[in-house]
Amino acid sequence: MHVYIEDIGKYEGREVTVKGWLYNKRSSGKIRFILIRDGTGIIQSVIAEGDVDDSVFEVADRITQESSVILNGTVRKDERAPGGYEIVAESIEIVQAAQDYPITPKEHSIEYLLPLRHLWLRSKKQNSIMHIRHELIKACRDFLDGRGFINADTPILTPASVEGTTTLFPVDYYGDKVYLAQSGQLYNEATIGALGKVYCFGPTFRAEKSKTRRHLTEFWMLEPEVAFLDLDGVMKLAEEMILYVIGQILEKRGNDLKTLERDTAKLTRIKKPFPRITYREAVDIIKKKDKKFEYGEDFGAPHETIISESFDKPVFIHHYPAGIKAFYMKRDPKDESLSLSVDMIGPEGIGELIGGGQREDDYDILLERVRENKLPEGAYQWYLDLRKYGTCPHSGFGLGIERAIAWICGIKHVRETIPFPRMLERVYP
RNA sequence: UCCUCGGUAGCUCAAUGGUAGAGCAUCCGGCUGUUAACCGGAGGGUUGCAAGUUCGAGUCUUGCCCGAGGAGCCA
Repeated sequence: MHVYIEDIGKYEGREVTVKGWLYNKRSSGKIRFILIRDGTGIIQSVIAEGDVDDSVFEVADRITQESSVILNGTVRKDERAPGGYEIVAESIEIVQAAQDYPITPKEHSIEYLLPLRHLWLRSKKQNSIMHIRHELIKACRDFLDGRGFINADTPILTPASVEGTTTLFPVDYYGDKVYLAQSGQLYNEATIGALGKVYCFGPTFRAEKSKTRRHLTEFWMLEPEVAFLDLDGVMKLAEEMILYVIGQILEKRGNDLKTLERDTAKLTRIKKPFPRITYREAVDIIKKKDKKFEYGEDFGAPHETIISESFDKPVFIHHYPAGIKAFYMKRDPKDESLSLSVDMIGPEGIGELIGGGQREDDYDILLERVRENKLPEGAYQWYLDLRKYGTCPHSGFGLGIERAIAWICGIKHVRETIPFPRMLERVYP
């Protein structure tokens, strides 16, 4: 019976078939240990000369790293085996013999591994990262679905920039120029009018020439948007979602976090409430360490790190000066120079995980902002319409999936959190 | 776009301006409980490319190519 390795414990004493690839092998005289992986886990199989047909023993000698194999044998509990179980082999079939697999179980440089990403994904740590990515996305969706949100995805080919300033990837569209979406938010503001609570989840594209461990040119973003929700409400939503996601990953992917050597104490100690500080308070914290920083400037990566190191959990920074935030952010009625915006800065120097806020809901003010920012008024007509036909206070945020994964996994660079990273000057494989 | 660092065997790295080396991988041999197994042996090189200085360049100089880290911008 074909079984998956993650379930092997249920089959103790029984004969099973595993289908997978040779992870590694070791030998000692007349005994062979072969490690097989199938995507769900790794299992050791033991083959002793004399216990099996000579031809089986001979196959075990010939098998090479990453050859695809089908193995039959009996499951046995054994403390000496990694994982606690092993298979006493009865037969092995080599489906295809791999030759000179380029990634050995030794250390390799990132320069070497990135062009081999299609194979690198097979290795243990990368496998754990992908499992955590899957769980994180599932947890986000489960959280929102459980609160009655509707997944209403937004277009990737879009006629204009959301914020006008950021560099976009142009695409030829039957002779016209369209752009790859950098956010689904504006469309979310339309679908809340139809559905109330929505989210979109998909790839987004930024053509900036960013070359840091926090940037990809193609990355995934989860963007919830809610009608009749204010700034405080959106912070509460983001906080509860992050806590739910961490909880699910700790509960379901503990082994993967262990493989990644993640210090889970840094995750388990995160409880609500997350600190909520104003931009002005954040500036005061920064000025203690960076005398040159002036009120009104946007935070750079080193400034975000100063803030994140001042707390041991994610921190909300709200009420940024309107000038450094997007045109669609609602102004604070108590102080027109401030916006009802919020960023969530992750711990351990991971940077901005979430950006969001309350949106401008007044037609005349929004039109003024569009004109101030010299945006093409015609292209934004539908967006302005939303303020004409039953406008309401509304808020939302965007969560950068890869940064969230990097934080939870405790890895430095977002390029390892997506199966095939797209970076400045790297689109292979 | 700017700043910093790097490029030597399949991989990871050594090598005062003076014979190009080790570990791993591969191949051969040994070992009946291995845990990135171990032990012995063998093969393996246009030192990123081009020019220059020098009796002599992996090493020094200049230019170029490629990569990594960071900045700005952002999630």
